[in-house]
Amino acid sequence: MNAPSSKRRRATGRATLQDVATAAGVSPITASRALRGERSVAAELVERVTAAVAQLGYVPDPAARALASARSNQVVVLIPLLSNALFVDLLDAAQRTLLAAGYQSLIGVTHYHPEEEEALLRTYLMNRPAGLLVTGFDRTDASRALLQGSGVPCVHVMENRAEAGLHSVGFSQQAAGHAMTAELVRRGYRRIAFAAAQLDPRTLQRAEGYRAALGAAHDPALEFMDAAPSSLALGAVMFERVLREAPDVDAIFFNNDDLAQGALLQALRQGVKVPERVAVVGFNDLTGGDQMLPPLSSVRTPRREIGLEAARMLVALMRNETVPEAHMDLGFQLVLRASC
Amino acid sequence: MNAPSSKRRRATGRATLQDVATAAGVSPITASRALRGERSVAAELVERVTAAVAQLGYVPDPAARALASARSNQVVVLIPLLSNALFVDLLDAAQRTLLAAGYQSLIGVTHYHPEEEEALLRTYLMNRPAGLLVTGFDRTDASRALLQGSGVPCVHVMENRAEAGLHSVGFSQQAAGHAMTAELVRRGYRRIAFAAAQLDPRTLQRAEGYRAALGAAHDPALEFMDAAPSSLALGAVMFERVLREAPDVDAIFFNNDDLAQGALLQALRQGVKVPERVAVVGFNDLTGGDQMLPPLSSVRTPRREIGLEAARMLVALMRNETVPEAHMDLGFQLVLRASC
DNA sequence: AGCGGACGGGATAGCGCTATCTTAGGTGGT
DNA sequence: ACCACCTAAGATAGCGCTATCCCGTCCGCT
Repeated sequence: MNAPSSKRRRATGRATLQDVATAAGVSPITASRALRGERSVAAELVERVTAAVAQLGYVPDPAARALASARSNQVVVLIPLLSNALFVDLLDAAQRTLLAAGYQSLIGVTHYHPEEEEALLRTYLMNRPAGLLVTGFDRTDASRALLQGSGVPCVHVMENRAEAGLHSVGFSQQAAGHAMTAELVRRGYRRIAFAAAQLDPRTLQRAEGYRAALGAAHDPALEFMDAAPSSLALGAVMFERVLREAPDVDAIFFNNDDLAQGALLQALRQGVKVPERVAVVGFNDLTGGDQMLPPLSSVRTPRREIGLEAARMLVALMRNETVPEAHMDLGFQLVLRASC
Repeated sequence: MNAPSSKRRRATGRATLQDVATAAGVSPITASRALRGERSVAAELVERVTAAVAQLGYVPDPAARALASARSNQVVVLIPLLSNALFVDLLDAAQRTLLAAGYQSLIGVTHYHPEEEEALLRTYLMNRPAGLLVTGFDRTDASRALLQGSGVPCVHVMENRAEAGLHSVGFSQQAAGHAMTAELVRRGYRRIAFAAAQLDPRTLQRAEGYRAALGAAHDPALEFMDAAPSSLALGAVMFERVLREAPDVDAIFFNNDDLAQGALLQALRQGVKVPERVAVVGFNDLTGGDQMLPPLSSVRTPRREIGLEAARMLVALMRNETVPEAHMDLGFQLVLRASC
């Protein structure tokens, strides 16, 4: 209509940095620097810019920022499943922390498939994320190369691997498996079965711990593995299977609380006394374990803490701050209730 | 070092559209159009461009796209909680569908707080998302204004509200509450309590359905509301409370399976016979209900379907396609097991 | 006084795409 | 044939920021 100064749109009505700069009587670069706290800008100018921002309701455009600086404000978080409370808790804690630090999360679900993870990584790396939070160390070589090559700060969660150049927040799955098994041994159980599903790397590490704790007493016939995802129903099935195939078992260490809770319910249905006939313990200490009959013993894993600390570590890395420890072991805790 | 042709970086080594265009012997705009399938580009040119993309391993830059087109490829998904399997299922289904259509999801957790939702909306709207998926209709006026004003396509999930201009995918919470109550009545229960937690709008709609189904038989003394988030533990507590405060109750309609499952466990602990002494039914039919003792009756809600259909509808809206029905009612299903 | 250098502010030049506007070839109607 | 009219491809011009380079000032030193 009138004064088509520009050949282009500008219909949004959204104030730009240029507008802010004009209102504050400074150059756009100065406004930019004032807003980002980069370099030093005279206190008075910062104030003028801040006032202009408030007055105009200026909101920075992440896309323009990302394009100009070749880095977005988004962090990619890759977890295996959304249907496991373990990862949801971790995610929730990480997301809150990141959001508070000004980062947005892009969540990717890998379904425990390294190939799927690789595809997600490729997709999300397009966005030039500011950081990455990935689960464990089990991935394709291509994924590893992508992580390395991207130059994007990355923190691994759930496991620790003391490798230079990597960063991780987790705990020793092996030690956790060992500790619970040792506790069962200490309590006098002699025929301790290990029942696991999903069979991801961390599960196998726990199995290692279990074997190590039993030492010479370890009997391969007492290991029950099922690659299906864990669930209450599978726990019930596995409970039956263990009792059938190893009638002399006196304790079952389920690799996950889902399985263990399902087993307890099955025991109730079948009238099998827990822990008298057989003790049952789980892993992760998910919600509800204390409501079971009998209350379930488990290994409490610091999933929220891991999410929190991993996010903190990542934020430090993204800000180019020094990170005190590259590998943070948050430990675990045996929660012993009446099921053993 | 040599030939500093540009004053700027270009260190990433990432191929640009310009590179692709050059390799294909066309102009950048043509390459852009060929890639987006926009307007008509000669088949041969499309082929040349595609080949160049493959050869150079070209990956488009979402930030540049967003900046130039004032719209990103991201969809904002706002849900109340991550700790409720209901929303996680919905989210999972929506996310998959969106990803397959080329959109990324930005997930925001509102914790049932309209203010928190508003803050998230403000934050995420900065990104100029291509679409929005929000839970229900209960939000601040400012949020509503933001949704409207942004001009971003938006689909509401979980509930339906036949309002012109809005889009929704869900089911009638009221009808679901009504149906389950009516079924209990049909089965001869006369003193039916309603026990709810969280007390979000959908919960209250279910309560409406419950009241309507009871008609004159409705007794306000049989409604037990607790604003705390639902959990197995709370279910146990509420079960006790209902039996104590309304000893003549013969059925309890828990507003959520968490509560109902907790109640069943409490009943087991206390030796209260279900359904002989009191029937127990839940809502949502979450995983594990069939493993309970006795198996839990519940209302199966189509959460995955809602996520899927809402994502589809949103994709259609984002592509400016016509949407057959603006309000999709996916219904629900009574799942009757031994607990009633 | 002279000078190297730290410091605050600005000018310039894009980041990698796409919205518009143009322009070179067809098409078909009368 | 002539011209209005559609089509496909390209030229042009930014989107809204920030990386870099530059420049004037003000110090502290010798």
